[in-house]
Amino acid sequence: MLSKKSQYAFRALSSLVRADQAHRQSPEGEAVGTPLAISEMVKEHPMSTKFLESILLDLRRGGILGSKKGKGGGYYLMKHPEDTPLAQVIRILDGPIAPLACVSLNFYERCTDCNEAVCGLNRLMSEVRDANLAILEKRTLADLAVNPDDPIRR
Amino acid sequence: MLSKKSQYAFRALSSLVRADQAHRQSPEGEAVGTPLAISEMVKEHPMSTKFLESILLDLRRGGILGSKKGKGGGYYLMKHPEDTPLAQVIRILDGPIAPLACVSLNFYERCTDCNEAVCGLNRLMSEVRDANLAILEKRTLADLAVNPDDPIRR
DNA sequence: CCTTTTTCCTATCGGTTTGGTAGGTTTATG
DNA sequence: CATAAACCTACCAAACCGATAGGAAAAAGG
Repeated sequence: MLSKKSQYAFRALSSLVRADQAHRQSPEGEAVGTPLAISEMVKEHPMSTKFLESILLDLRRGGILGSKKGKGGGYYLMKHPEDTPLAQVIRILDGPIAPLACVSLNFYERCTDCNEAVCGLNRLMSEVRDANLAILEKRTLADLAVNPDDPIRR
Repeated sequence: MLSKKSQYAFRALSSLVRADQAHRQSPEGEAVGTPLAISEMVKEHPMSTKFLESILLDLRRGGILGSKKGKGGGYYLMKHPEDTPLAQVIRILDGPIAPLACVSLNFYERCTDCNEAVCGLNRLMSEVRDANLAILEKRTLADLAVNPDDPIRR
C-alpha cells in the first residue's frame, strides 16, 4: 500500500502539473518560473501544511522539484511532467517498489537464507516487480492530471 | 514490500506442497493425511518456531491449511496446490494487495477527500492493482515449488 | 491413566515506522 | 524593515512488526 506521504505528494504534484501547464501556455513560458506556494496547494487539497512541507522537501532533494524562497516563492517542477515517472516519486517517499528486497533494482539486498537462483518466490516476485514497473515507469506526472473524458488520450 | 510473515509463510507452504506431492504419489494417497509438523518445516527453513506457529494458525483460520493435533499431527493443505493462488496467502497475512484502499477489491474503503470518478491517481492505481492480480491470482502454491530447470513448465 | 507430542491461545515486548506538530532560521521581495 | 515564503531540527503518540513466553487442550502410545 502507498503511504499517505506518497498520496499527498501525488495530489500536490497534480497541482504543480496544472500550474506548469498554465505557465507554458503563456507567451513567454519558460521551464522555470511562477512557483506555487505550499499554501496554494493546501487550499486545493486540504491536508496538514507542515506535513506536506516535509514531503515537498524530500521531492526537492530527490531532484523532482525546484524551489524559490521568499515572497512570491514556492515549488516548481524541474522537468516536463511527462519526463517524471511515478516510480521516481514512490521510490523517494516509500522506498522499494519491488515486493522483496532481493528482487529490487534500486534497493537490492541479498537474501540471507535462500538461494536466489533456485528460490521459487524470487522468480515469482520478479514477475510482479516487472509488471509494476511496466506501469510505474511508463506513467508520469502528466498522466496524473489527465481528465479521462478528454477526447485525446495518451 | 512483502512482510516477513508472508515470506516465511511461502517457505513453509513450499514444504507443505512437497509433502503433499509425496503423499499423493503414494498408492493410497488422499487429499487429507500425513500432516507435517512445524518442527519439520523449521528444520527445512530455519526460522523462529513460535513466529511460524502464529503464521500457520492464520493460514488455517484463513482456510488454506488444516491441522491435526497430538502425536503425528501437524498441518496439511486443504486444497490441491494449484488451487490456492498466492493472492490468497498475501491477503490473509499482509492485507490488501491494491496500492490504495480506494481501489481494493477485498479491502475497499471510500476515499474521504477525493472524487474517485475523477481522481487521476485512482485510475492509475487501478491499473497497478490489475497488473498485480493478473499474476498473483494466476500463480499458485504449485508454482512455488517448481524447479526452473524442469523441462516441462506450466 | 499417564506421558509425550503436537496444535492452540493469550499476552507481552522492544524497536521501527507513520503521520503529524512545534518552533524557530534563512532567504527573498517590496 | 516588514512580510512571506522555504528550510531545518526536534519531538511526539499511535500503530505496526517481528518475536518471545507460558501455558491449555487434544490426540496417540504405552
